Amino acid sequence: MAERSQLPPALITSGSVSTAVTGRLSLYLRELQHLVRDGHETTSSKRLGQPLGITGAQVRKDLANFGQFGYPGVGYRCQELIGQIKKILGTNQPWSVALVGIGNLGRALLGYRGFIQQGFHIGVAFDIDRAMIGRTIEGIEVYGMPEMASVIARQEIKLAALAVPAAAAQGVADQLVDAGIHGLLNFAPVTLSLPESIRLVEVDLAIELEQLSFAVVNRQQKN
Amino acid sequence: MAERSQLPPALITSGSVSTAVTGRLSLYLRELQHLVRDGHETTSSKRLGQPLGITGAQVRKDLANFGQFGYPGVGYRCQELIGQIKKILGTNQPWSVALVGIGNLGRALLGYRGFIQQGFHIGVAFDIDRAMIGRTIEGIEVYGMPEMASVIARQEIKLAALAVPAAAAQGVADQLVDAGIHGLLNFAPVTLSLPESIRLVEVDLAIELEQLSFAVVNRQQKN
DNA sequence: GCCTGTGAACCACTTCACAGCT
DNA sequence: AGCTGTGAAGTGGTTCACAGGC
Repeated sequence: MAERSQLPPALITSGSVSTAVTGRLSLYLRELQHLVRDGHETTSSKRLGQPLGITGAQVRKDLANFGQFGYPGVGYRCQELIGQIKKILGTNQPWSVALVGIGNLGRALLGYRGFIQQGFHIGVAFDIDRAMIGRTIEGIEVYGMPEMASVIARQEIKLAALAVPAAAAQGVADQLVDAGIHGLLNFAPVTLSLPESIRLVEVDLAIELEQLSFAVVNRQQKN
Repeated sequence: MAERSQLPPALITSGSVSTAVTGRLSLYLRELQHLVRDGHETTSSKRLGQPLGITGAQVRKDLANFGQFGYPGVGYRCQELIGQIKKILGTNQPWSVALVGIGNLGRALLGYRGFIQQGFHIGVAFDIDRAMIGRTIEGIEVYGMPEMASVIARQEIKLAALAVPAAAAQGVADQLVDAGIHGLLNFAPVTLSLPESIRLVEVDLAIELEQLSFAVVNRQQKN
C-alpha cells in the first residue's frame, strides 16, 4: 500500500461531505481510541460499526470519501486510522478555544477534561462580570469583553464557545466575528445570524431533552 | 377549522418520524417562542423557517406529519402552534429528570435555567461522593447510588441525565435501567449498550468541537 | 477465508408546483 | 393576493452485492 502513503496528508477529496458522514467519523474516532486502550491493533469495518449500530458497508463508504485506509483481508490498523481521521477532522494539531461566559455552563466547560484528549483546550475566557475579570479559573485567565479583539488576535484563536445568556448571545457573537473568529460553538438557545464565512455548531441542551421526550412518548425504535 | 380541533390531542400519525423532522420541530418551537415574546400573533411557514435556513415547504411538510395546524391565507397562530408542537414532543406536561454525576457538568445542568421554560426540571441528583450525599444543591437533594432505584421509583422519574466520567458511564446506565428509567441523555463520551426499550440521546461536547474543526478547516458552506 | 472498496439498487428526505381555502 | 397542504419529481444518503486483494 505504498501508493496511499504518498498521497497528500489525507482529505484529497473534501468535495463537500455531509455532516452525517463527519459526525460518524467522530464516532469512529472515539471507538478506535477505546479499541486501542483495550489493546487492539486492528479492527474491521464491521467490528468498528457494530457497537455504534452502523453497518460495515456504511463505515467503508464514509471512509471512502477521504481515501483508502484499509487492508483487504485484514481490516484497519487502529492507530493509523486514528491518525487519518484526526487529519480529516483537523484535530491532528491542537486547537485553542476562546470561551465567552463563565456562568454555570462556562465553568463546566473550563474544567471539562474530555476536550484535551481530543485536541482542544480553552486558551482564554471572557465575561462581563467585574468580579471575574483578571482572575484565573482552572488555570485560564479571564478577560473583560473590551479586550476580546486584541487577545484573540494576539493568541491567533480561531474557535470560540459561546456560553452566555440567550439575550446576550447575538451581540457577543457579533463581537467574536469582529475579533476574527472562524468558528463558533453556540450553547445559547437562540438562532444566531452570522456571516456565511463563519462556521457554526449549535448545542441546545433543552432541545436534546425534547428529543428524548419525544422518543420516550412515541416509543419509536430507530435513531 | 372546527374539524381540526375535534381531532384527538394531536399526533394522530406518529407512525415513525425521522429525527430530522423532530429536531426541526424543536427549532420551530424555540423560534415561535421568540416570535411570541416579540409580540407576533401569527406567522407563515416561510417566516418561521427563514431564520433557521429552512424553506417554507419543509416547515409545512414537517408539520404535515402530525396534522393540520395552519390557516390558508393567514399562516399559523403562534401560541396555538406552540401548544401543538409541545403536545407532539411530549413537553406539554412537565418532566422530572434525574441527574447522575455532580461534577462540573452535572452542577452546570443543576443550575441551567433553560430547562424549566421548555418543561423540564431536575427532580433529584445522585453521586458517589460522600461529601455531596445528603446535601441540597440548587434546591435539589443529592442521594447516594444505592438509593437510586427506590427514589426513582417513588418519584416516578422516567428521564435521566448521565454526567459521570466515561469509565463509570456504562455501569451507572445499567443501574438507571434497572431503576426503571425510560430515556437517557448521555454526556459521557462512550457508546452505551442498552436494551432496545430504552431511548437514548447522546451529547458529546468534544465531538461537537470536532465537527466545528472540520467545518472550519474545510470551509464547507452548507450543513 | 476474510475483508476492503465500489458501482448499482434502493430508500428516504427535500424541493417543486399547484389545487384549494381565506 | 396570500398561504397552507400535498402529490409528484428530484436529490442525496444508505444498503446490497460482488470483484479484487491479502
